[in-house]
Amino acid sequence: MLSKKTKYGLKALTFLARRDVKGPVQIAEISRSENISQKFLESILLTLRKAGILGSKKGKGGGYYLIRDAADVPMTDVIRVLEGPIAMLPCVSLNFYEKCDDCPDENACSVNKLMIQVRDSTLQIFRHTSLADLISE
Amino acid sequence: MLSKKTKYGLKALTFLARRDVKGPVQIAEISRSENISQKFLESILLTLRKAGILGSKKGKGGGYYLIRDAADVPMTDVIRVLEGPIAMLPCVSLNFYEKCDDCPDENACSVNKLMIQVRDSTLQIFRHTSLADLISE
DNA sequence: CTATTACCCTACAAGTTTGATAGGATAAAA
DNA sequence: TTTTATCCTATCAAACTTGTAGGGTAATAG
Repeated sequence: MLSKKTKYGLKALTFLARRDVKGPVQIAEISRSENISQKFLESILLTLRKAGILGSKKGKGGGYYLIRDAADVPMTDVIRVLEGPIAMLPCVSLNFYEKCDDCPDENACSVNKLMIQVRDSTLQIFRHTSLADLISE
Repeated sequence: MLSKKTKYGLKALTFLARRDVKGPVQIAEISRSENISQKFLESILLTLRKAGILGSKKGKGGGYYLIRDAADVPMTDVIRVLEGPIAMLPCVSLNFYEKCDDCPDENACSVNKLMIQVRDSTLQIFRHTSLADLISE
């Protein structure tokens, strides 16, 4: 299940991408428009900034803004930053790999093989979908 | 992320499907072979029995066994019973649908559209993979 | 230079889920 | 009637999720 953190993050990003004027947007405005707890959203936007997806400006007239063009923000980046691994099992994850305690031989594990298929098909979608695709649909 | 419950359940099912002799297999044997806590596995197998995927026999010589042929056990069934919804968002789930609190219009939600794509591609895999496919790979 | 604005950061807390354990009840077979 | 193995409920610690509190810091306005 997708966490609210990720869902809220995606909604905030689409909100920013949809704006024609590209100046900074305050947390309060996004939180109001998207029905997200302001403080919770604050921590999410901070994460996205540290990940290099958002930029920020302090003080009056400050806020958050997209650092790259929306077309250059693939879903893979956003999901990995907010949700973590895309794979359903650590032993199948490309970016967060971890061995299973219970599995003696990964290559002989049928669950592993199944989850590789799921990972690949999900990855294909996330790789070919950018923030720009999200708002144009 | 796939829970251990689902992972263990799948491993137990493949263990049963792989056996040539089709008699009941005791929890203890599966737990030993697959490195799963016996008591935890007990509750998982019970769930699978109540869902009509496994049958059981009490007393000496008892245990669990597959009720249907492995080819007639699709992954969709197993995953939904053990893991719950296949979709990453309740508002996108076919079998466990729930409206989002924060979304005024589901059809206008870009996150919703994205997750429908993910759901469909994952569903396609699970629908076309049976327990028999799992052990033959 | 000072007040205001708005992001920055850490800590924390309630609620839920997960993974696992304990212990006895029940049914079948020897 | 004893043994075996599933059935079932309760419980529990640890982890995670969602959200709140509160002060620190940098930028801007006047």
